[in-house]
Amino acid sequence: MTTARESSTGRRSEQDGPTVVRRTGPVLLSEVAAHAGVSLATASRVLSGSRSVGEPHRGRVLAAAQELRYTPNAQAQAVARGASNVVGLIIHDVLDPYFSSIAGGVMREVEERELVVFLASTHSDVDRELEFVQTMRSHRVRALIICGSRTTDRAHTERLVHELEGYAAAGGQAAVISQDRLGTHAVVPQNRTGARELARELVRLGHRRFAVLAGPRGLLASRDRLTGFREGLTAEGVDAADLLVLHGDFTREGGEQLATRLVADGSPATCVFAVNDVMALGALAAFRAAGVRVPDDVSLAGFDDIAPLRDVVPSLTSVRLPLAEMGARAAQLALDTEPQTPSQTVKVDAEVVLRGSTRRPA
Amino acid sequence: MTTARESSTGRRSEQDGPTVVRRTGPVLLSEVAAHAGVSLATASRVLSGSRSVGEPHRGRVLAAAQELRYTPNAQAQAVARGASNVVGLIIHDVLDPYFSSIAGGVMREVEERELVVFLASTHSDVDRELEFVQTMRSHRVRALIICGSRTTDRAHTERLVHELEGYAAAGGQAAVISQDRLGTHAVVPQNRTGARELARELVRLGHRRFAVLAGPRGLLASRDRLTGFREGLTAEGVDAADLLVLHGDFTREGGEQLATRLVADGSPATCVFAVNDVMALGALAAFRAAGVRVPDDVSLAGFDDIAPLRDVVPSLTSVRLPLAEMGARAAQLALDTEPQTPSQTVKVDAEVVLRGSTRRPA
DNA sequence: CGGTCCCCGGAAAGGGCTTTCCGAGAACGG
DNA sequence: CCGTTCTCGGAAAGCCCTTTCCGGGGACCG
Repeated sequence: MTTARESSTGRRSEQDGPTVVRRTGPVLLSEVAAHAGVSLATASRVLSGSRSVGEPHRGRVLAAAQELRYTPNAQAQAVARGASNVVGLIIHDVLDPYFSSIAGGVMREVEERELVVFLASTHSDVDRELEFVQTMRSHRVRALIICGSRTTDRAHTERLVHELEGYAAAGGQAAVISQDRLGTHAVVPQNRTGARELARELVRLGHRRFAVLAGPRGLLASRDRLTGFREGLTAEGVDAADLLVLHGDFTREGGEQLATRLVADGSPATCVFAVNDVMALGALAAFRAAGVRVPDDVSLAGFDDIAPLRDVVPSLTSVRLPLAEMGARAAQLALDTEPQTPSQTVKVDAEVVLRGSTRRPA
Repeated sequence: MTTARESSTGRRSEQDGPTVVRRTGPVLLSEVAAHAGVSLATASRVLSGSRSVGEPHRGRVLAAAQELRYTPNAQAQAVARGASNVVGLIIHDVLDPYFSSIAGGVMREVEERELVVFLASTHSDVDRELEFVQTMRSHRVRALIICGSRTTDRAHTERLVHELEGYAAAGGQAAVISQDRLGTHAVVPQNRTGARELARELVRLGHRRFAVLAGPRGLLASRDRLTGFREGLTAEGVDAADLLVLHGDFTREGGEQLATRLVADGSPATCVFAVNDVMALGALAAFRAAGVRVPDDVSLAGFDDIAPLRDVVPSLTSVRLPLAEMGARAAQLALDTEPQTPSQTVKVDAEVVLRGSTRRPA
């Protein structure tokens, strides 16, 4: 693996080929030290600034490093220091705007601290999620942020908790987003109150018959939003008992299918609430395809207020979540909290944003 | 830094506290070896499968690793092996669907090979871009994929090339997307032919007066698309000389501003071509705000065919680029090519997709 | 001018792993 | 039954750094 390597100082002076120094493999600290005529320790100290070094030497090391284009080996540094400067981020899918917004927030926070992020996307595959936690742990990421798991599988959740315990025991800090009771720091949106407020607004608009495009049964976010929505209806005196709830999977296709079914079944609902925007977009497309006009024939509301919403016509009513903030908060929790501290849960506000997709029913 | 650590086998047998082993820091291979009663070398061989190990030992190592929840230190492995299993990906912005689609393609390819990806986003900051190349290099990423730099600054490009040369000299493989002549592998879309075809289609629709919302002057992608567009016009017998070209920055806001200016100036164009979809979306919003109907008052076409386009009304005519493929191809180039091979440039096709935002002028 | 302290350079001991090298025993062939 | 070849364990050398530990000057003080 290691190719034969000659001292660059020695090599250069001999004439054993063209001047083009075609070397393979990075420059080593020892070479810099040799080039500068100082010891390895001195070179290390100059470059990492761990201790003051006298000017004559200092200058020469710096010059040598520059000339040789030395780049420290971060992996070796991590090993030697016993601490890495990378953060792991596990999300569901980069293409989903919900996740990419969160990822953006995380990355901002991470980059501010001069750290780097490992990104992994699970694509809803629970096994991949577990594998990634392993991988991240193996890379000794100093913090791990998880915003993926949309599983309702109890066994999987337990395995995840187990993995996270292992990670924590190994000295890592973890934070999850939009999940709970995982024994880690958590950032959870006020799903319930957000949905409750939304329901109230919708009732105030005059709606009485609703359909909900929910997420997977038993999934925290979906369940909370559904519960909140029901509470809101009840609070406004609408009977939540005959609320039509269809369970989907949080994806666009899911939203499309659900909405199509709604249309096919001749649902009497005057207002449809999709528990996340991605499904709402799918529903919007399905309605359009079926010739159902939004909001004329049916009102439509989503949740999350993802970025692409702004270009949709009609603009979609939603419940705004500060996605980037959520990512940032999670990163802060994982990075700025002392290890061994009891885990914290940060709640973030959700705010109803009424837009063109909802209006008073005909 | 290193906390005092006692041999776990020895420790456990004594009764010096509750059974709960609260240790901080990861389990070491040496501990696994001790626990299994074998040498470090044997444990390493079993776990990495680098050489066959007799059954009695093999089983015990595996059992010990499992019981102790050992996770190898990937950083140390990388140092020892002299090769890391991480890939660097530098993009402009995770939130921009153009980049996240590409990132998705890269990640698919990377994860297929059981590697992990470092993601960095430059946010258009050229200095950050250079820094990130450094960082990636420092982490000894085995491949580096860059899809960022939207700079037109010659000096910066030179520095980038310089950095990339350094990276290559250190044994790394790099691939860039939508850039050229950087001395690395490259994946470039057929910007020119795509735009040319688009222009021809638009002329065939009956348009004669066009405005182009271009990107930064001198940026490859923008320039090529503009050139191609001109060629298409000429080919169809439309004089490209009086083509109105406004230069923007590829962002949504830029598109909005440009379109607003267009409206304010009372442009006679019946068709507007935004050289990327993100600007096209901005323009669409601006037109809508200004009461200009698309496509009734003006036709609008974009380029890239980014994902959120499907939810826009009217659906946007664009030139489809296989973004995920492009990312995947770049990853392949960087990962599957022998080092020291002359760099390849892969061209990917661009295909015009006519949709509702363009129609015959009134 | 002797003693103390401090500054700074180098040797060497790590950090957690892989891999080479060696040697002991088993298996095998003649 | 002996020599050869294999197989497989362990010791130890490496991978590229950081950091501790020392020791040799100088500065500074009395």
